[in-house]
Amino acid sequence: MARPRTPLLSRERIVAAALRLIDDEGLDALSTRRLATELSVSGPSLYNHFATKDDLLDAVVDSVIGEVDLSMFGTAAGAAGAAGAAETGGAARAAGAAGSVRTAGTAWPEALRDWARSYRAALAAHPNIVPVLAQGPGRRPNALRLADAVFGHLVESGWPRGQATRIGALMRYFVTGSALASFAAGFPADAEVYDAADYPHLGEAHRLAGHRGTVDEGAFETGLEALLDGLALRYARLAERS
Amino acid sequence: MARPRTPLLSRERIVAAALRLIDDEGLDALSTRRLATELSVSGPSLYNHFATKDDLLDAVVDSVIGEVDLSMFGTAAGAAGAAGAAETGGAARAAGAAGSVRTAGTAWPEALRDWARSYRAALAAHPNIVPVLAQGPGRRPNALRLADAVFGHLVESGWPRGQATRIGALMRYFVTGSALASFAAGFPADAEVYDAADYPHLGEAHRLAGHRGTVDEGAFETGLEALLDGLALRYARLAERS
DNA sequence: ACCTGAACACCGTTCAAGT
DNA sequence: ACCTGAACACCGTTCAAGT
Repeated sequence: MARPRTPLLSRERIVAAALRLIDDEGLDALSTRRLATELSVSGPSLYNHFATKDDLLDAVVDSVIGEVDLSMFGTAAGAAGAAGAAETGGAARAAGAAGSVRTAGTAWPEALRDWARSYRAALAAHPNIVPVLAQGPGRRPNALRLADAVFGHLVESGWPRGQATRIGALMRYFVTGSALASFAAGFPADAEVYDAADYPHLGEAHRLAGHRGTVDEGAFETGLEALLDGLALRYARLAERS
Repeated sequence: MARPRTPLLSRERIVAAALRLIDDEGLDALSTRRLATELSVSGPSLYNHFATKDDLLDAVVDSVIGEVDLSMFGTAAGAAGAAGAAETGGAARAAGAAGSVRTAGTAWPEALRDWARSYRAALAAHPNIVPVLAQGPGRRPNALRLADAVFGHLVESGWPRGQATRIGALMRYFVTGSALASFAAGFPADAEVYDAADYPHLGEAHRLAGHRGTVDEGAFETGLEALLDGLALRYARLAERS
């Protein structure tokens, strides 16, 4: 058939199909040939829209990051978010929060908490792609926008720039780590694995996989609260010195 | 040549070569054929020692986990560790710590801190394999031993079992997240990436990659302290109620 | 501009054949 | 028991050819 008068593919359609394939069957199942088949097209066709498979993966990753809510960081994030309002639908909330948060430096723990939950939810919806995304923002616009919003808000809240960088980093460590893989599901449900002679305290570990959702959710919330409590202690010590 | 009178390969030699390849050139560079070439052997030879490539990867992962020090968790971990003493060389330290730590329930924050540092150091030495290892302990003996030691120590320190599970999970989230990829290196060193109109707060981000080591180390230590401080608050509230 | 089939240099894995 | 070469069904990517 060669070139049809209306294109069969678009970057958006390819990205959506790739994410679906990754979600359903894992990162290894994403091959250019398989993806092309899924799109009823021949393998090399994809190269009219992406230079390489890595390029395509980058676009998939950025589409996931784009789902993270940044509106709690106020004006700056709101303005940046408005550019992509049609995609994310976050502009209304951003506008609502703008102005009030911007001057309220003490609100950083709440902002960080809300953001971390949204961040985790976005990644946990697509766990198979987290290893790729955890490599850093690279040149992906949504990932850079996220880093900018977090760092900007922390600095405006009174955190020294060096500390703000570290907090951005450690929050990413925690969120990506929690979304990378289920803790509970990592323990085989087969009770015979946990020989009492070898692992005296893991007698109940085979039940973990069954409570997968609540265990991981509870661990995330516990860790998030602990992290924010610990950072609040640091913040208070910061104020004492000035 | 067919079968030589003394075997050319062993599981240990294969695992060591695979880890070296992964460290030097990344997870994608590990192909059975490439690895076989590295070992001066033909591709299918590996299948005399491992059933599949995933099996081989499992062994590589467990060898990395085996480098994590568990001696700070006292007797239980020491006894388990003694079984693999020749491999890890951790038996002496385990014996030294045993007995004193076992009854000292209040020592959990120090134990957790030392363990987290050793855990991170072991993973950070082999960052390219962290995505595989983060999938959970599975049936890998060293990974199960680690989970057993942490959980056992927390329970013996007075944490309720549910909380101990969550703490084990959230610590793994944080450590694997911090070892998965450098935060600093994720930001391109090219200053032109950070257009002030798009990312108003990232004007200095191109310098991050240059301070890679200190940024990531600082973020890890800050996060670890915050986490332990936050957990100590919880622990204190626990004591109040009983 | 956008799709196709053919081709190249790779994969993981199986299997019969050798010692 | 442990290695080999040949073979199968896959990969990512390039390229000339079609409209």
